[in-house]
Amino acid sequence: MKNNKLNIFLVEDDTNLGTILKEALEMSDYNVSLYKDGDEGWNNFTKGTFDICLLDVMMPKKDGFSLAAEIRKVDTAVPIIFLTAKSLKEDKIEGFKVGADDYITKPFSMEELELRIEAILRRTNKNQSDTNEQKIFNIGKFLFNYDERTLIIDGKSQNLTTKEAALLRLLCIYQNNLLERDVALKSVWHDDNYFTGRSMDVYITKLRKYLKEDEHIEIINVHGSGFRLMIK
Amino acid sequence: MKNNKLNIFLVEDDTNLGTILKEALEMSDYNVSLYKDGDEGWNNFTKGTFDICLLDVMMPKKDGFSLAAEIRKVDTAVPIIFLTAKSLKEDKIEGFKVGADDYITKPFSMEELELRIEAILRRTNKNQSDTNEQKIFNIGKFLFNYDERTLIIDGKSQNLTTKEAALLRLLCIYQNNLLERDVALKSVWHDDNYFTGRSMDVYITKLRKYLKEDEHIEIINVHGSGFRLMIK
DNA sequence: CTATTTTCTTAAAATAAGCTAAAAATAGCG
DNA sequence: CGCTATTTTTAGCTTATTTTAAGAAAATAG
Repeated sequence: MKNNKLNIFLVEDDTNLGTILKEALEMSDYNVSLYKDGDEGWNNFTKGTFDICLLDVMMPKKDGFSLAAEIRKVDTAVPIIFLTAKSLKEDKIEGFKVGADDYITKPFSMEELELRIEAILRRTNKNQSDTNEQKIFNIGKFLFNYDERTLIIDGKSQNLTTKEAALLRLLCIYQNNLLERDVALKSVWHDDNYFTGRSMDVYITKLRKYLKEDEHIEIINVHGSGFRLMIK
Repeated sequence: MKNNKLNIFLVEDDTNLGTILKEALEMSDYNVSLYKDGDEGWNNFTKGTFDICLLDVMMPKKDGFSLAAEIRKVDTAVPIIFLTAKSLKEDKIEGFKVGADDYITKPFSMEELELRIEAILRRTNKNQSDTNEQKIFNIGKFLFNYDERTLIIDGKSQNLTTKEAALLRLLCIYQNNLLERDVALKSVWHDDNYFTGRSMDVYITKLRKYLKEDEHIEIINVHGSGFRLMIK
């Protein structure tokens, strides 16, 4: 985390295999965070910043595909490699559907795994410039530029803070659909607890204040679930 | 056009690129209509119904921005993605000003393009999956908008809560027919027990209060079975 | 006709969200 | 380093939504 090593997010329920992988990858100069099931993984994913995810498919609590789907809700870019015992075709298809970047069937050699990790990192680092994250959004009369953190209406430009922009971006991505509280909290605050929840409510108020200049735009609350950016 | 595939309106003057894009998108199960310049595009836009537009910016006859502006005059909703060789900032801003939904700079990978298409379709609800969900209902003198959670009568608008709207929507779908208690409970409360049952009764009372402004509308109880929204 | 179940209605309780202001944390600068 | 401006979090009070409770009314079975 503190140094310039690349961070690997590893979730593997087989403790022996998990530890061996962790140690071997650390020998190859990666930082490795190991979690023993999908739930534990999901609870820690947003707490750190990871360069690549290695997920076992078959795990108790939350399988690898479900975990990958959750990760994709808050991070559409981080590369994901599945580790699996089976080589079933349907499993592969399922894996790629939830956004996998590669797939490796057990048993595999450390050399093979590392080659794939390197290949993916090479690919994603090279393309770091053009990620698939949308940066500019049209919301009703507004033009919202996430990168520049500006919200422009009728030529008037309002500067947004980092958190305001991050939350608004999420609402835009989910526009007209429900943005669940936990998704927003994990994505923007990297933590889901009482206080970050209160904080988010404050930011919702701020965004509503900005957005009220266009009466066709509304942030609707869905009690107990989350918010919806409605564009009428 | 004939099937349930989504229709892509593609305007690209580079014939090679255009054909490759068309074929690749068709492989991914979209219908693609390809036009070779802005004029040809504009002449055909109104002839069909399109779910998304992919417009090259630099084209002979009529550039992408002008074409987008013309499209926006007759269709304020259809998503537009610009394809451009330049990554000039002013160009992007110009594009978003005329109402673009996204922007992609050449060269781009098919994967990237498809991700953006999917992201936009997801948020505009044009997903193949949820197209048969009715959102606006006429109930007697009322106009009920489920998405906006509004119930309008004689210009007066009543805001509904999430649960009120969900229950009313179900009653509308079953209008003049029996909506069974367990169906409603499972759909709105995701659970069918004594307490959710009592809660539903409370909501029925609330809805009756709203709906009594039109005497031709009535929620009738069918003892032991459920409710019926009667429109006389 | 009576006992039992189901529904209706109102009110109270519990939880979630909204809003404002102040405190705390952070970043930028001389 | 210390000061200031900005951003974010925390706190407290208000409002909204949903659930629970309780008693009366209606429907039904026997």
